[in-house]
Amino acid sequence: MADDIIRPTPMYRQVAERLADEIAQGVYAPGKVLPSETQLMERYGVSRPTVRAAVAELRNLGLVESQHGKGSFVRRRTEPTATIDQSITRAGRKYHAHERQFTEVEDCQITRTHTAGTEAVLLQREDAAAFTVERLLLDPGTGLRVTHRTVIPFDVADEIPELAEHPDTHPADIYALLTAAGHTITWADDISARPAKPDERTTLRATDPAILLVVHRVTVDSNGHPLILEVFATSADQARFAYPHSAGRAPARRSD
Amino acid sequence: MADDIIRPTPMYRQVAERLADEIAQGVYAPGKVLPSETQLMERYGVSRPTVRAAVAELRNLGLVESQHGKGSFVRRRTEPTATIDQSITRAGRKYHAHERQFTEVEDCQITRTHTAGTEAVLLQREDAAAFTVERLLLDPGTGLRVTHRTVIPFDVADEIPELAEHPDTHPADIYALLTAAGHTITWADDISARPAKPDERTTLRATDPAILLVVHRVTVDSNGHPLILEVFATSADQARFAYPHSAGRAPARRSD
DNA sequence: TATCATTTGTTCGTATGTATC
DNA sequence: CGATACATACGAACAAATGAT
Repeated sequence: MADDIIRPTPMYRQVAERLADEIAQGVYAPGKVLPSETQLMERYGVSRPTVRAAVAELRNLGLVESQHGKGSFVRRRTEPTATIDQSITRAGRKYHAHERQFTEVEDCQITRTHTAGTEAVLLQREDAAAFTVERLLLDPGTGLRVTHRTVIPFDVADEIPELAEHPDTHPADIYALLTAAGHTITWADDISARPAKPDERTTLRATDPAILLVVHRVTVDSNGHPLILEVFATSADQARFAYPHSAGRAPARRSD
Repeated sequence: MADDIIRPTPMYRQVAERLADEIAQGVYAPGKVLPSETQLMERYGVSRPTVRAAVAELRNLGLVESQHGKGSFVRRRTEPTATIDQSITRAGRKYHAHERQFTEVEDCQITRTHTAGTEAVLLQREDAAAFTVERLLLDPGTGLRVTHRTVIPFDVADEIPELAEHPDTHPADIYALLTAAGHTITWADDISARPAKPDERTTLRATDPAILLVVHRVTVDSNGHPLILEVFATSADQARFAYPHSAGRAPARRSD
């Protein structure tokens, strides 16, 4: 109750609002530096901690980027530049899934893990043994970095000798192996976003409002049984995901 | 001190790290309250501003949520709960695009605008007159809120009298109108994420690391010409987008 | 090369306001 | 009402990065 009462907006928010407006109106153009903290203190008649809180707000909104010893600069674009096409195409028995765009930065890491949490739910396997293959992908054109994780449950690897021997097979080739083994496969992609953890921030070269775009891709058999899981993650600053699609057939009409 | 010596990383980050670890290890369970700022000051031997900076870090990572006068509580899940199925199905001349999940909260707002920025690029129309229809959708089951904007260029509306008269036609019905007018339509979805602006934060009821998941959906003709644009936005905390898909035909083989 | 002024980053201390119980 | 908790705001000092002298 009593939601009506609002206490006066804090001074640091008012300063942040003023600066945000001025940035929007082009008073401070993209790439240019804001007035220094000392100047802002004098201009608005507030203390340094207040100014710093205001600038921190702008950083969290993705409007500015601060550089130690230099100043706080208006960010050039809040729009991501790179687009990652998530569609999968097939020609004969060969699949393609953005192999042309990315190169592998380092050798991939293969570990043995157990499914848990979200991965267990998506794979419909609770605490099942699985190979996990970690890769760091790089788009040489834009410099964009994407982490990629493949989770292959042991029961799927057991079915396909090539997979058990080489879990680090590229996903598109895994699709071909699954098809060759008699599976008719489709995919279910889930896209989410969350703050980057400190280590993800560094590997993906993400700057301040470090937001991650995450795709969980489950490869499913024709009966809806999950086979493998892939997880893509990249900095939301720099990239977006693209899905071209058309209308599927509507399911049988139910009571409506 | 058992810990290594530590000049490079600031104290507030070290405190934040320790607390994050303890949260991950379940020392502070989801829903429970962290020690108060006074307690943390004593426990780590740091000042109050330092403790506050540490807790602010945890808020930005989405690990805790602070409540004035009560304390800072460990968030129950960082995983979004609701899933928005972005697939479109068709039965005869009727299309379906998550009409069953959402209800319209308020009457939609129709305005006349001009294409600019991202919208202009996606619609391939620079500074063209268009109808813009704004909606606020609600999933009664989960309480999830989604903003939806439809941009209909005048040249498309001119072609279809029903559209010009009622720009606020629901998207699925617009698809049917476009099909009836002889267009063979498909869609191109772009998914991005960014910090929420203050007003978006309030309309979408987003809490602290207010991250928005945004989908730009362009309806395109068979010749690739964009017809209309839809923009969905929702809190990344609460929802994710789902795309079921299968392999398309690979384009004609080029020099590889 | 070395020094210095500028600017942001970190940390402390302190005081007051306001929400919750 | 009082105790506790977080929120806001001020002042002060030093560290570290940067760029120019």
